[in-house]
Amino acid sequence: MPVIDAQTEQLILETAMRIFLVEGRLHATTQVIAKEAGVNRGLIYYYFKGRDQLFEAVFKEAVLVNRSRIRELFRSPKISFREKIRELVEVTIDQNIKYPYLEMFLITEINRDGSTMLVPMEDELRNEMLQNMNKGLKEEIKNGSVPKMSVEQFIFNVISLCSYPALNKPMLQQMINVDEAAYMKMLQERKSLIMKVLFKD
Amino acid sequence: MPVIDAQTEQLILETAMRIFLVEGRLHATTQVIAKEAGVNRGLIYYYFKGRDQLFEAVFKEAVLVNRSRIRELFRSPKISFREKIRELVEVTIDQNIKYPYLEMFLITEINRDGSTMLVPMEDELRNEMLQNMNKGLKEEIKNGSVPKMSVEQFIFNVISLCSYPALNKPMLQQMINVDEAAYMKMLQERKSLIMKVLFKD
DNA sequence: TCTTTGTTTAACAAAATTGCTAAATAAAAG
DNA sequence: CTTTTATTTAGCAATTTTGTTAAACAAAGA
Repeated sequence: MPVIDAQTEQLILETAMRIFLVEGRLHATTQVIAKEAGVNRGLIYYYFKGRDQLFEAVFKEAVLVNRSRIRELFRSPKISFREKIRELVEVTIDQNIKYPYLEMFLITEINRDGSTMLVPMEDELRNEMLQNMNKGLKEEIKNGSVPKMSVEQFIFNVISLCSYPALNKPMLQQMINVDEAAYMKMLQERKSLIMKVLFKD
Repeated sequence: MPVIDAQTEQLILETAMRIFLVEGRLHATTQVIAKEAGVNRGLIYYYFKGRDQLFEAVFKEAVLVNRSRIRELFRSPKISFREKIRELVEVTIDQNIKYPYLEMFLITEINRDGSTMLVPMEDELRNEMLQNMNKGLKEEIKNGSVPKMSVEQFIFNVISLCSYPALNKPMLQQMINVDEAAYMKMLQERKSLIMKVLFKD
């Protein structure tokens, strides 16, 4: 009896992830996914029970990737608030370079009729995270290095500055008229730039 | 002979815009659109030649809305750079509150196979805009009210801070655990907050 | 009223897509 | 080598969705 071989299953999942999360082709069908993975379409039904469950597998992976990033926000209690943010910015930008359409995929899937995919973050985790950040932020505000704002707004700023330029690459790239390489360089440069925008000193 | 009555055509277009740009249900079919507009599905084929052309009509409208907003960036040469940005922030946030999924729709449509919809902005317009902004930005940098950065990066910052929180509302709202009204209030508050983040003084 | 023209509807054909299954194939164990 | 099990393939049925058409309907003018 052959060992259960995860190669084909992995191949399908990775191809689906590439199509949805990297290339942003949200209209792709099982036909297209199978063809690009170089496998028979039936294998999608063999390994995943159907289209919906393949989507769900990609979704779960995407949420996992996303959540683990967000958790960075309150991890490593030793390092300073500012270092935490620096790490968050770096991880988030790298994530968004790797999977530019990850968040878009999540959003559109959540908006589908009858989607029950979004499992809310646990209350305790969220509260711990927010309180932890709030403490560090208040000090920065007291120092005058950050303008007065709620921790929620601060988080919005961080994530917006990191995620949006990868998300809206097609439009922005065309708007400023630069090639792929130059755009990627800009995204990398943003890691230090965003810190300068967030902290005024 | 009856006067050509644009009511039904408008109704279909507006319904499609609501479904795509306001509610973000990018998977909606002609069936669904017709049903929600309260008209026979055939009318979509009567007024628009088919699904693709309805999409294109929505797309054109969306681009128009989007472009006119971007043009604000370099309009009104009398008012100061900072006032221009303030106006841009206000208009952009209002736009994103009205049509939270406008940019998402544009992005996913552009990424569809065989999409030829994106007409590049005219070179002269872009260059005029960038140069105009660059002049104002350089002064702000010299004043020390903005950290040293390219005008492109500055634009990214402005648009990111304005657009992302509307775009990713489902996730962010759940993340910070507030209701609809509170979230909308936060978006409004961002108008002045973003100015404080962009300009350090 | 009758005709003409524009609008709407329902029904149908065509295409695309999904879900399923039975047969073919490959791989491992005995 | 044979058997058993896992994997893969091709094809088909069911469903969904799109695109088309002919007929019904409504409105306005002759």
